Amino acid sequence: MISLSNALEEKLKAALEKAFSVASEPAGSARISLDPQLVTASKPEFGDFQANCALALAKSLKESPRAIASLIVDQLNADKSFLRLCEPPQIAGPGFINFTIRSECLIEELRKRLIDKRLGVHLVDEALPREKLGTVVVDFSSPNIAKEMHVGHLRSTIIGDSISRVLEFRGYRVLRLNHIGDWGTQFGMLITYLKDVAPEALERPDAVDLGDLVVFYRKAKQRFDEDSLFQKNAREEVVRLQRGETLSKKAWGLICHQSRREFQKIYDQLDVQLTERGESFYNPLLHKVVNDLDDCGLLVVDSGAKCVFLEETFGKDGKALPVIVQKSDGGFNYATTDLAAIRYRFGEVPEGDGAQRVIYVTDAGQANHFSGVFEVARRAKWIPPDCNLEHVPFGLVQGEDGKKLKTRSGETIRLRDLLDEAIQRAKVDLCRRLDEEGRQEDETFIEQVSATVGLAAVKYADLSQNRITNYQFSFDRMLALQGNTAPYLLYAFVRIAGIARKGGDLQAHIDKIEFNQDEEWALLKQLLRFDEVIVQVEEELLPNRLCNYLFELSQTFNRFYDQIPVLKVEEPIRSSRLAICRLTADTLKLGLGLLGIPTLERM
RNA sequence: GGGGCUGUAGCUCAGCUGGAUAGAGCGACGGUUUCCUAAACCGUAGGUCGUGGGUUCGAGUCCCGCCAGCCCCGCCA
Repeated sequence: MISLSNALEEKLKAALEKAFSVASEPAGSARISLDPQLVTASKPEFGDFQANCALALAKSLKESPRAIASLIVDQLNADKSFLRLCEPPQIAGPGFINFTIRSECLIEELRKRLIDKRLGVHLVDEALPREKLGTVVVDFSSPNIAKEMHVGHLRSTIIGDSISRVLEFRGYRVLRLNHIGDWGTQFGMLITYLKDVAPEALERPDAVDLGDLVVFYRKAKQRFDEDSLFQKNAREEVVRLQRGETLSKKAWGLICHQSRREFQKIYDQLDVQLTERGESFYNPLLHKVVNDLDDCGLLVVDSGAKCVFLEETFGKDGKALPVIVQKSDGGFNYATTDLAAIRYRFGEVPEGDGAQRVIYVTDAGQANHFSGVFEVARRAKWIPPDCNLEHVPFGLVQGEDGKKLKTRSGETIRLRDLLDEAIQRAKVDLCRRLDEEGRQEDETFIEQVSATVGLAAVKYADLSQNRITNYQFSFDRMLALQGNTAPYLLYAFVRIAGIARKGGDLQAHIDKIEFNQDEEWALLKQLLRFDEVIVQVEEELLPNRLCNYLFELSQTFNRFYDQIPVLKVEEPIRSSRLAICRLTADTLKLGLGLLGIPTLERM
């Protein structure tokens, strides 16, 4: 309904100009704001939109809000084009002006939606070809080599994927980057251990399956802690790796490859696309970062470490806090890598990504780190004008006890196990239901439905919460059959698919559209809000807004479905109802798709 | 000590540039099925929006103080 609200706003502005342009000009008086303050109506009984400007203008115009509202309404009622769009406005309460869109206009919007694959959501810039549009880098997921993916990565992965999907749908070129931890001192330990226990792997990479890399990591760590000779070797190995010695690089590549294969299984299961560009990618660029900072005069050497001091942040001792870009031993750290990444991502195309907007989806605990690094990048002038660098933080995943999510024995929960459990629980639910209802379904159906519902539940539970707050993980809640959950939304879609199966031609051409029930209008109005929600998610990067919308849409549809027969009524009502069913299904499918959740025909 | 985030119904959470009587789900209690999948729908009960000030015609929302919880704070990411 963006186009309708824009049209309405224009007419309101014109009315305000006509009513108050003289009053707003008197010499010496401050200029009066003629912003109509048009917003969505706070309740359905107030209509579709409301203008709050009369209350705000009351003081400066020295008139009562209702008198001002009345002047505005008089102007609007004199405007024929306004009256084609809206019913005569109502003044209510202390001075709100309420607007109800004329039903013909709503039906016209419905017609447009029915033939629009994008369901009313415009491309960010219709005029520009895709390759001219700004590139957005979304940095998300980012697990560490040889470590288990856990729930923290799950949040980043799911939220990052959804944000990417929304931006892509709006027409941006999105670069989904997986900034994996594939470099660092831990590789000295891992490579030394590999050379020790599986030297043949270096000769014939396929010969040895390193098995569970997490176990491998743990064993290497144990050895490192216990064996001083091993420790010495591991440290030397780091140096060899950094020098680029063939054997060391080969071992490094082998370990990364093994890890990558494990990650990919998860990404495939979640249907998440990522371009891997790990920390090692930036190795050749690190010296340049330090040199550049030095050239800008930002660098200070403190206790042997090269730092940039930020005066506005303070440490424990009350002194300015440094961002360390080169350690006293000459090594680089994560701040250096992050700075190199920022520089590269905003860099012009052959040598960089040419990004217009760079988004980091990481846990809120890294907020300090990013604000420091971002500030350094700003000072170094690595962020071009009109470009944005944003940290999109999210809260911790907690168990139902409110503490950090762990297994009963206190270990980190493996992502693989968590997803499997969700699917397994969905399966148990489904089988119980099939049993209760005496339904017969084949194994393929059961497997497919359980997997879709289980994964959808995990994703939706995460996305439906405002990402800033900590999030309490509960299988029981996310898989619940009612409430704001994935199964509830999927079921609404299934109901429409059911109507189609029972003979409702959802694709039929519609001549005449007619509605006469409240539930029909409620559903239609909810459907028409879709475009606003998508634009809002794009701006605020809060997928829970989309979840909330889809939940409300499902509720509105379920009320409609409960009260309003579709197949058993006469034309043209039947076709009209089929048309909003179809738009509901399309909207749910598209909306869930933007959350990374596929729909089902039956469940 | 400094910084960040959070505090809304018994529980889990929404609340969009400040706007009309603060919303939803779960749980509790009560009702609905010869009809497109009841994985649904309807109703009832339940709140000094942590707290004290301030700004404003108007504050859950903005500003300041305080309290509580979580997270971060020089060579890990």
